[in-house]
Amino acid sequence: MSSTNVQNLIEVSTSKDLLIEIISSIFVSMTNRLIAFLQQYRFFSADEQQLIKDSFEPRSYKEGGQLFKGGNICRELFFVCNGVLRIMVTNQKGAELTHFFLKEDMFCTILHSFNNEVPATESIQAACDADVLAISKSKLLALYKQVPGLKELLDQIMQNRLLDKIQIRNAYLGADSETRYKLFMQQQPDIVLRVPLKDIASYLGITPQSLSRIRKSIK
Amino acid sequence: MSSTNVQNLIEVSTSKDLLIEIISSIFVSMTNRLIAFLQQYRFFSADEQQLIKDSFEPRSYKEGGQLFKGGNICRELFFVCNGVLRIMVTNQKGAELTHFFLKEDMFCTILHSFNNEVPATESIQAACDADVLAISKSKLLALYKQVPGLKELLDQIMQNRLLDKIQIRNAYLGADSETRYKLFMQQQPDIVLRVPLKDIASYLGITPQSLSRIRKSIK
DNA sequence: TTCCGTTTTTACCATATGTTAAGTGGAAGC
DNA sequence: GCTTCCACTTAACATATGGTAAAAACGGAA
Repeated sequence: MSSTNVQNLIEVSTSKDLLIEIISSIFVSMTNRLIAFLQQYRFFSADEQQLIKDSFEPRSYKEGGQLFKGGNICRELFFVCNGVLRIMVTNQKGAELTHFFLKEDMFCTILHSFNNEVPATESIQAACDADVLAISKSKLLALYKQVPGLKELLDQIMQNRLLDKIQIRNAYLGADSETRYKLFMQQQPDIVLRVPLKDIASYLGITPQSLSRIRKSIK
Repeated sequence: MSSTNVQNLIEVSTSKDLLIEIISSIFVSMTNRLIAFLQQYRFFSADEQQLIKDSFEPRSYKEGGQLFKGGNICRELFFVCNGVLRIMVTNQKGAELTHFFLKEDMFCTILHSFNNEVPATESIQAACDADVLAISKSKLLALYKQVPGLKELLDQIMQNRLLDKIQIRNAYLGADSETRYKLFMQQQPDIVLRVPLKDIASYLGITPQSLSRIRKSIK
């Protein structure tokens, strides 16, 4: 369940200068990825691009690392450049439930908490090693003022993400475990290979044992 | 599973004049309900209110009646004034799955289809007798031009609805049938009393027999 | 009213999934 | 290199839920 991300590079590297160079080049590629993603929707001027790039901060997480902890107010928005995140809760019995996976080119936050500044029940974790760009709500609001139409674009992107989320979940309704797993592999084939089995099981609403059994019976 | 709605009144009434009077007064009360709902969020001038009222068309459905049929492009937005709607699909085996219930003061459409003008898989039905206000997409777009900020308001309302939808569904994850039913009664107590058991069962992802068994064991 | 179709209830059996427990393998740390 | 820990697998057993069938209750139509 490993992938090359910034944190791994840091551990491997020996020369400090080289390290700095690598990190800054990765940051550039991360922000470029964000810009490229946004430009799919509409044009941004060079000035606007620079404003956007300067507003985000790069972060790197190991598998299992926590981007946001439930119980607090989520005041950050993340953009996934590399890896997979998961939105999850821990229920009364101490079991983890994965609500959703997010991968490259997806924005991630606890929207309800972020919008209304109320505590969130969900947490955000790295489901595998992941690099993200982070922006605080205050910086985002400032950016909205500087880049006209950006808010509307992000709102639209978020709405589509919510609709996807609902559609994906609805497809599972009334399906048994094996069918849900097969659907998951169809809908999100790249996730299956990168995140731990237990996370997928908790996403599908079954025990790791059941998922293991299902995988065996499919082969 | 009955409620007093326009269609029932029509059948009871004898005098034509009285009927017309009743219907128009109900239409007034329906549009007033819409305006009252919108005014919760912000002020609308008398002119704006009239524009909004004139754009919607009242409709009345019996339990089981179909507001929109899956396979088509959903070009209408509904506002529920009385009763409960359900968004549902029929799966390959011919079984009905209820994705969601919507009640008074909720807007209802198949958003993905409505926005992108692609065929929807879901249908919209009346889960009990229901009165709604309907507006076509073209009329809505025209209304947006006449009432500044209305689009943004509806987008915001829609986003909150989607978030609610996701949150409600997420609460069911990892819970067994009985727990899901109890959650449903907590979250949507008014729906339980008004819609057929089979619809609730299909919403909870269980058979009517199982739900009947659960109800019995709870009592 | 009576009849008929639909919904709901009840019961019995089959089975998928959870629970518990034990064993395996690989990664991280000493 | 050894130990420890965790994730994953496998197995045996328990149980909740689905499937099927049939009866009962309900509601609408003649």
